[in-house]
Amino acid sequence: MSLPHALLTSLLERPASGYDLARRFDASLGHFWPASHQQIYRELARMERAGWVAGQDVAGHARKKVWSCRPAGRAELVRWVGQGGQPPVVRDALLIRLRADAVLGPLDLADQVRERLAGHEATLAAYRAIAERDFGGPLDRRGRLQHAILRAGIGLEETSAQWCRTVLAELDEHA
Amino acid sequence: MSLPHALLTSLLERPASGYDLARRFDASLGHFWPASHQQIYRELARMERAGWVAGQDVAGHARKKVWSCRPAGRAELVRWVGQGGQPPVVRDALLIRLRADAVLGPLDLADQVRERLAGHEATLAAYRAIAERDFGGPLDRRGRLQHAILRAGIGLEETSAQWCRTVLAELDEHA
DNA sequence: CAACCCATGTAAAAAGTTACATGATTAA
DNA sequence: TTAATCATGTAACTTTTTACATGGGTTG
Repeated sequence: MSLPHALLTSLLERPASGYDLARRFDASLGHFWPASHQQIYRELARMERAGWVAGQDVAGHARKKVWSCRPAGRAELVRWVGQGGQPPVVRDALLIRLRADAVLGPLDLADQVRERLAGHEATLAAYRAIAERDFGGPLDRRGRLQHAILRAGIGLEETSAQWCRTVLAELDEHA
Repeated sequence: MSLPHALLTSLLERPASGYDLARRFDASLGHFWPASHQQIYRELARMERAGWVAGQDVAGHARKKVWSCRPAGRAELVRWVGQGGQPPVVRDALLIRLRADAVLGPLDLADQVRERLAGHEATLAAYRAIAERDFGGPLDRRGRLQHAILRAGIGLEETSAQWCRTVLAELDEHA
């Protein structure tokens, strides 16, 4: 499981409340490791018990707590980064649908593929906007690596979008 | 959840025992929807209760059963293919590791990236062998669609491999 | 007769999703 | 003052992973 390590990374970049983390995940890191606020709060509580993070109450706010990474959390993150792991599994139901369509006869999947294509194009536009805004100028090591992560997303979206187009051609041509 | 539908699709292509399905998933469909034998057996039991599949004992084998898709299963598959769904989430821990490396300082990730690259290249070679063997000649609709599914895998592996190379260049250059 | 593949399961743990719930703060 | 957003949680459920377990058939 990597959610705690994604959270530790984000907290090292800048301390934040659970709510902030949830929004941060929606906006950036979460493109690569989505997490709901429920997961985040549960994980923060676990990490506090483990001594990896500490929460500081915020003056003037009844419930808000700002979390930061403690030395033990940093050590755990270093350990985890070093240990390696398997490439991710991707389970795409659309591919199963296509295969089912292949065996059952035409089932009108073009609209679903078009919808998927639109999603890839939208995500791609968002990634490119971030790339231009945050990584347009000269970069230090940290910036270059963060840019590389974004490029992974851009590459996959481009490839998926292009694949959708070939499938649409296939489906339209022999409709 | 799509595992039952992946199984129905596979059984429509050709009836099989749970064991056969597990091996079939290891070899082909499972690249796009991995499933362990435990999942498969449990799902077959559920689908039998639902009336979607029927198991036929095999003469001369104590335990072996061959499953096939019943009309209700076929109807369910048609329904599910039509209903659409979200694009898959991909959670790649290597990207989190890279981002942690970016904030913690160099943590020697090049070997992990190389390992990942080797994996992509191996998978790519396997996919290309299948493409040549099964989809080298003229194809009917079914073949064309199955080929399209394989091309999705090929495209993603190519893109991922290429990305690994750029990251290695980045990591080596500024080691 | 031993090793290996065939064939099927149970059990427990881990991870993620969905639904429900509540109160505080801020801006119109 | 009311609506939106901030902020935090609990509970139940589904799915996936990992470990354990067992016995039949085949081949050297």
